[in-house]
Amino acid sequence: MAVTIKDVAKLANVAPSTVSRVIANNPRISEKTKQKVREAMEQLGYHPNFIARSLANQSTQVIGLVLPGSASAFSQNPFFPTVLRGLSEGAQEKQYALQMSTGQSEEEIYEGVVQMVQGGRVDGIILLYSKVEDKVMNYLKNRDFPFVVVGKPYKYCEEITHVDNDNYRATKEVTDYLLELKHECIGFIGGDLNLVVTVERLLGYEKSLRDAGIDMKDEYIIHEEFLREGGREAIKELMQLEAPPTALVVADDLMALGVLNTLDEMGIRVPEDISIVSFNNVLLAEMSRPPLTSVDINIYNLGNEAAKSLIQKIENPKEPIKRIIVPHHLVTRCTCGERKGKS
Amino acid sequence: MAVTIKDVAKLANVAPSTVSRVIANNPRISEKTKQKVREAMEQLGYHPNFIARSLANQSTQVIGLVLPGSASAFSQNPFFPTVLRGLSEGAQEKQYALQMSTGQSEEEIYEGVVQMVQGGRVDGIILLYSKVEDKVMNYLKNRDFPFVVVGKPYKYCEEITHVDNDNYRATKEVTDYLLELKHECIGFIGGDLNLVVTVERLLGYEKSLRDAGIDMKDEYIIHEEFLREGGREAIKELMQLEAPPTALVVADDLMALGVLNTLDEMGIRVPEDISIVSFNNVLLAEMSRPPLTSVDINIYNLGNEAAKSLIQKIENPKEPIKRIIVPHHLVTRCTCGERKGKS
DNA sequence: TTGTAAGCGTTATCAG
DNA sequence: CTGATAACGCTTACAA
Repeated sequence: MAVTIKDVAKLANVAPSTVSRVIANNPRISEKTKQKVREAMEQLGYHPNFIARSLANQSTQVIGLVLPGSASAFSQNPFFPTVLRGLSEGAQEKQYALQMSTGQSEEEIYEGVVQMVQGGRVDGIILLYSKVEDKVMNYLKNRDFPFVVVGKPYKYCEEITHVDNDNYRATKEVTDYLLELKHECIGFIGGDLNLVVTVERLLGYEKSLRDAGIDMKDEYIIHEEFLREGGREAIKELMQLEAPPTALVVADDLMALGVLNTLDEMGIRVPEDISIVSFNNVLLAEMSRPPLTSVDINIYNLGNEAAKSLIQKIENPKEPIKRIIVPHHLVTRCTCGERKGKS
Repeated sequence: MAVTIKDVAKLANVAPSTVSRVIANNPRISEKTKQKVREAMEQLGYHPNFIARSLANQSTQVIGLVLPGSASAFSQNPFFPTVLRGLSEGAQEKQYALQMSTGQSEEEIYEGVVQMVQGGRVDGIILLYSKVEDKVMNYLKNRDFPFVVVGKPYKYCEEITHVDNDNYRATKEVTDYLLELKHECIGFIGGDLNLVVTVERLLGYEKSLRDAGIDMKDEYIIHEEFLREGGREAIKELMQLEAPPTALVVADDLMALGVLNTLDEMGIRVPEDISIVSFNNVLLAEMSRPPLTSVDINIYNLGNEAAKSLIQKIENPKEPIKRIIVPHHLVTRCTCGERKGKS
């Protein structure tokens, strides 16, 4: 058995409660005693037992992370490691630990969250995705358990603390940008429509076209998983139209890479024949040929802010609902050009 | 306060200990009582408190994960999400939770591990990297705390359970493959030499050349971080030699992508002018232009096996030391060709 | 087959 | 300023 507070107490000739107070650095303990106790701790190599402390405190200093189940989304998209990094540093600062959900199916994930929450394993939860209809989010909201969402909640947006980009505006902006480059036939290749981010980006795209007085064509809008195959299929369909688009808004760098490859195979040049702008600006964007013009959404900050606001919420239950918008900016590389054949 | 075992006991008219036994499905409890207790649990929406259980049991059902601190290594390399996925499913199967280290610096990570271990937060630990000299590994080994390493321990390899590929042999094989394609000037671009995997791959490369009676040239061997910039710098140096290599063994797909881009900029064609084979076979390998010939190391399995063996070790302390070698195989795509100008 | 009670390692309340 | 003592919610001898 490991060394406990009692062993320390014995060695220092004080009561266990005193040792506890020294650990908490309680000001009502004399410096002398503190010194004595600290020496004893040192000598015995004492480390407080978190589990016991958690039980007594009803607080674990652990944050639960809910990842999307879909294996591919998580393990292929560099979004997640980056957001994890942001969370990690945010948590480390305040001495919180991070525990991940392990379930794959929707049901497993839900059960996992219930275990975390009702099992008292975590003090709060961060949802690393936002779906249109989400059992987990409803559960958390109904229980009034501290949680924050990375992304925009579909429902009760005003009642749930979340950290997000303004995806609507960002997409409007990049579509405007394409418009400025004289494009009029602009396609949209989006991800899973069950994800709120996809919806938001689609809306931004539509708004831009509407403002410009261009009518939307359904054939220009394609949805696929945020995945390479998605990109390939989508682009093939699109380019077989009678009047194929001269520019594309693609919801994700990874998909854009697929698009780029498919276009390459089809002998269509970027940006000469078609312009592309995508989202996330992960390392890939820079390393593709040609390098992608992409919206940097500041993934690290998304995670970091999420961790910070959850911790605030945990430590102060009266903390008001917050919406944190992380700024984005367009990183112009080589995949956008002016539409040819028109001055 | 949440509903506890006592509430259930009261409602079911039994002692708390009986409820506890029902949860554990103790065979010495009559079916009738079990039924009664289960109904009460159902009715109250009871969920066992993990913290209390952990304290009583001295076991948490949590596995600690130690990630490399280096931000870029973790958040850029698809290796980690994939290995996490494998760990995740392995853990889920046996109802273990996963807790990640959050530290960035070497010292923070070490402290984090000590907290996990001495704080009783976890039952075992998985090291997701293997460095040549590692304080964390020494600590774990000295304390005789259950842990497994993903990768090959540099020291005490026989005394530490680990899950790895045979990187030495794999690299020898691919170098042999290049040799069969008539290449004689073969370069090696490796990652951080503090990582054991780099060392192993370098040794395999050297062995192959030695066996073929080709003498090694120091200028053909370059080390950089597993990173894009690394790739660029390395390849430039290499191609400026008097007798530049006609083939390259690159330790990582991400680096290989950098190499590919740099070669492209320099006007050097792959595989016509130079052949490339790399490692890991992440999604990137398939999506690069040209698609990379790469060694698939079965990352998912690395994680999955690691989780399984750690859990075995936790649940049976007399479990013998194991070395699990996950098979690899070369995925031939488009970056290797026969050396020209020789029949 | 079930109940009683001690104990897991802390913290917190209340005296002193 | 410090010491007893009772929680925290569960498990597990030991009794019955």
